[in-house]
Amino acid sequence: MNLSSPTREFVLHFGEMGARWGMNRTVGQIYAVLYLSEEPLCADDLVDRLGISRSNVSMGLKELKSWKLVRLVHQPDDRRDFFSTPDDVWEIVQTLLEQRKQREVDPTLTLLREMQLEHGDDPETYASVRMEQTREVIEAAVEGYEQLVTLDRAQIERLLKVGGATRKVLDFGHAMRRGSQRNASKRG
Amino acid sequence: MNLSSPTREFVLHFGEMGARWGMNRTVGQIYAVLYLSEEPLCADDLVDRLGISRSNVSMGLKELKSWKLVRLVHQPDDRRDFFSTPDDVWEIVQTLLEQRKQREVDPTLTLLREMQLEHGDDPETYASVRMEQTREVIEAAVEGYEQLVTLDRAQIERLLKVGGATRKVLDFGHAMRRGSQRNASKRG
DNA sequence: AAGATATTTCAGAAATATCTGAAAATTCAA
DNA sequence: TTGAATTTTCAGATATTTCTGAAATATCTT
Repeated sequence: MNLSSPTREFVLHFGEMGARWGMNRTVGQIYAVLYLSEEPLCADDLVDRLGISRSNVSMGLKELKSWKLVRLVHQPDDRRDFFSTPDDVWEIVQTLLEQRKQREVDPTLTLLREMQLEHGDDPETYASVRMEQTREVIEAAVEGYEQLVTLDRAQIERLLKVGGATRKVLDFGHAMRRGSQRNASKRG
Repeated sequence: MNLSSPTREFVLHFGEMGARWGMNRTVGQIYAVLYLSEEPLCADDLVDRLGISRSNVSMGLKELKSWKLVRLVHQPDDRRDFFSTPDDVWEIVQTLLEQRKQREVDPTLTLLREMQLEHGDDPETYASVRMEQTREVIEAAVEGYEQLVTLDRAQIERLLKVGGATRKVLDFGHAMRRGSQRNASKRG
C-alpha cells in the first residue's frame, strides 16, 4: 500500500467503517484515498496507492458512482477519468444520508404501508400494532431528516450545538417534565 | 418458516435491513420475531419460527445481548431463558444509536485525535486538514446526539415535527441568509 | 478506419462469513 | 452427587462475497 503512514492508518480505518456501512472494505478505502487527496485521482493512481487490481478499482468506483459519492472530472489533455470528493464534509454526510434513506428507509416505509393496506382490517394483533408503531417512528424520523436538509451548513452546526435553545422551543407551552414518561416502557 | 404471512414479510425485510446495519441476516430476523411478539420467547420458539438450528439461535442471541437489544426474562416455574424487546420503539432506536456510537464513532474519534497529536506539527498537508475537518464534523454530530438523548420521547417527537419553530431558533440573532454559503464547496 | 488508450464486464479463484451437529459446559432439582 | 434440562462453544461444512486476470467494449487520435 503506497501511502504515507497517517494516511494509511486513516484509509485502513475507513475501510473497516465502510464495511459496517453497507459498502465493502475496498470501496471504503478507495473513498478514503480520494477524500484525503487534494487532487482528483485516476483509476491507476488508486491501483498504485491501494495495491489492488485495476478491475477491483473499476468495481469500487462503479459502486461509489451509484452512491453519488464521487465526482467525475477531467484534466486538460488527458482522457482518463479522474475522481474527487466534495470539499465540504457536510455535503458528503448529506449525500450519504440521502442515499441510505432512498435505499433502506423508503422501501421499508413502502412495505409497512402496503402491509397496513392489505391487512388493515385484520383483528388488531400485537404484531400489527407493532408494525404501525414502527411506521410512525420511521415517518417521524424522515420528517426530521427532511427538516434538516432544508438548513444550510451554518444552521446545521448551530443546531447541533445550541442544545439549550432547542430545549426551550421544545418546552414551549408544555408543562411536561423530563422523565415523566421514562418508565412507561415496561411490558404490560 | 413458521410465521403468519405479514409477520413473515416483515421478518424477512428486517433480516435484510439487519444485514446492511452491521448484524447479519439471521440476527436481524431473530430480532424482528422478538420485536413482533407480545410474549417473550425462548430459544426453541425461535428455532420453530425461523427454521434455523438451535446453535445458530444461540449465536444470534449472544450477538443481540452484546448490543443490549434484548432483555432476558424468566417465566415462573420455567428455567429456560426468555427474551423480549422494549415496548417503546424510541428506546430501541436510542439503544441502537448508542451502541453504534460506542462501536464506530468513539474509536474513530480516538484515532483522529491520536493522529493529530502525533502528526500535529507536520507541515499542513491537505490530508491533515481533511482529517481535522472530519474530526470536527464527527464531534459536532456527537454533541447533537448527546443533546438528543437528554430529551424525553415527547420532546423528541416534537423536535422531529416542529420544523418551523426549530428554524426560528436557528435564525435568532443572525442576519445570515439561507444559501449564502451554498457554493463555498468548490475546490480551491 | 485502424490503432492506441482507457474502462467495464465476467467467470472462476480466493477469502470471509454463516450455519450446523456434536460435544462441552452450566444450572437446577432431587 | 447424580442426572435431566438447558445453553454455549467450536470444528468443519456450506454459502456468500470479494477479488483477479483475461476478454470485451468503449473512446479518442490520426
